[in-house]
Amino acid sequence: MPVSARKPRADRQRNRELLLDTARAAFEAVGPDVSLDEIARRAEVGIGTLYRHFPTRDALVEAVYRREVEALAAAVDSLLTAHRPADALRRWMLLLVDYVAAKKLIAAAWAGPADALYAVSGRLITDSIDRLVSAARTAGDIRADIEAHDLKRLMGGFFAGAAEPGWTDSARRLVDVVVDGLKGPNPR
Amino acid sequence: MPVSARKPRADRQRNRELLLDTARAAFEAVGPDVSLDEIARRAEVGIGTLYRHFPTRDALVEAVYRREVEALAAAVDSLLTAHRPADALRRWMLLLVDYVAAKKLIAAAWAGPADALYAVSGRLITDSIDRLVSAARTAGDIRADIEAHDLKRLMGGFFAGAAEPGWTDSARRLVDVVVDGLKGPNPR
DNA sequence: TTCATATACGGAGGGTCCCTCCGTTTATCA
DNA sequence: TGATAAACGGAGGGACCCTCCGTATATGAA
Repeated sequence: MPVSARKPRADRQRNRELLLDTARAAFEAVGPDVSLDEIARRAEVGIGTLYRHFPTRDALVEAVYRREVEALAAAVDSLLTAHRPADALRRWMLLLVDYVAAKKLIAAAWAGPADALYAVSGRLITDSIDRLVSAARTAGDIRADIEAHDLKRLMGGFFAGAAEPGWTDSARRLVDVVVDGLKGPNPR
Repeated sequence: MPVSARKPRADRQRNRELLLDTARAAFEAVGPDVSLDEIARRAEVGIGTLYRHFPTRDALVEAVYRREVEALAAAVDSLLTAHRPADALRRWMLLLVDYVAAKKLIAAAWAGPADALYAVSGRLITDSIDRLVSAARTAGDIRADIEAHDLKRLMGGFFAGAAEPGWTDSARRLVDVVVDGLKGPNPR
C-alpha cells in the first residue's frame, strides 16, 4: 500500500486550466448553453478528458464561476470598511450589476441547482449578502425581517435579459428600488 | 381552388385539449423539464400528433400558461377599481405569489424566450404591470423612472426556488420591500 | 349509406447532447 | 532507460427534440 507520493502529472493541470479558460470563453461567445462536446472541441481535447476533470456539466460551470465569485466576495470587506452598511450593500449590488453586464453569464450559476455542487459558490454569495445585510440591520439601516436568502432571490431577477440593450440602466434603477425598500415602510 | 369550408375534424380539437391537460398535469407532477415524448406517452398519443399541434416545446408551454396568465390579467381591473394604485399593485403582486405557490410553474413561462411565441402571454403580463405602474405613477405613488419592464424583471426573481419551504413568506416580504422601494428614497 | 378525399394520426429515424468505458499514449521515477 | 501509474481520446449508449411519411379516419357529396 504505497502512499503514493508521486507528483501529479504536468499535463493534468495544464489541461484543467486549458478547459477552464476555453469554457469561460465559450460561455461568453456562444452562450450558457454551449455543449460540452463543443467546449472539448475548442480546447482540442477529448471529451473524456473534459469529463475526467469535471464529472458533470454543473461541475464545470461551478468551477468557471468560482473565481469570479471570489472576487465579488472579496469586495465586501473593503466596502463595509469604507461605507456605512446600507451604502455598502448598495455599492455591492451595483458592483454585481456591472459585473454581470460585462460577463453576462453569472446568471447561470446564480440560482444553480440546490445541489451540493454549488455549495462553495453559493456559500460565497450568500455569505457576502449575509454580512452586508447583518451589518445594515445592526446599524438599523434596514428592516429586520429580511434574510440574506430573500435578498439573494430578489437579486436573481436582475439578471433576466442581461443581454438586452438598456439592461444595465434598468438594473441600476432596481438596485435603488430594492435598497430603498429595504429601509422599511415609507410614509411618503 | 376551393376555399375549403370543411369543418375541422373532431379528433383534432379533442387531441389538442387532451394534450394541454396532460401537459399541465405533467409539468406539475414531473417538473418543467418533462420531455415531450413523456407528455405524448401520457396522453397516449403519437409524438407526431403532439408536434402537429405544438410545433415547438415553447409553443406548448406558452399554450399551457396562456389561460393562467389571462386570469391574472383579468384581476387588474377590479383591483384598480377597488384600491388606490400603489395598493392595487401590491395586491396584484401578492396574487401572483399565491398563484405561483399553488402552481409552481409559471416561472418557466415568465422569462420565456424573447421569441414571438411568448408574445401573447408576455404581453398580458407586461400590460398588466404597465397599467398598474401607470396608475400608481399618475397618482404620484411611485417614483417616475420605473418602467413596467423593470418591474417585470425584478419580479422574476421572486420565483427562484418556489418549491422550497418558506418560499411564500419570503416572497411576501419581498413584495413589500419592492413596493416600499418603488415609493422612492426614504429618509428613514 | 357509400365512397372519395382532405385531414389527422403514429412512430421510425436523424441529429444533438450528456456521459461512460476502455484501449492507447505519456509523464514520472526507480 | 524502462516499468508503470496516470492521463488521454473518442466510440458508443441512452435520452431528447423534431421531421417525415405511410396509414387510418372523419367529413360531406352523391
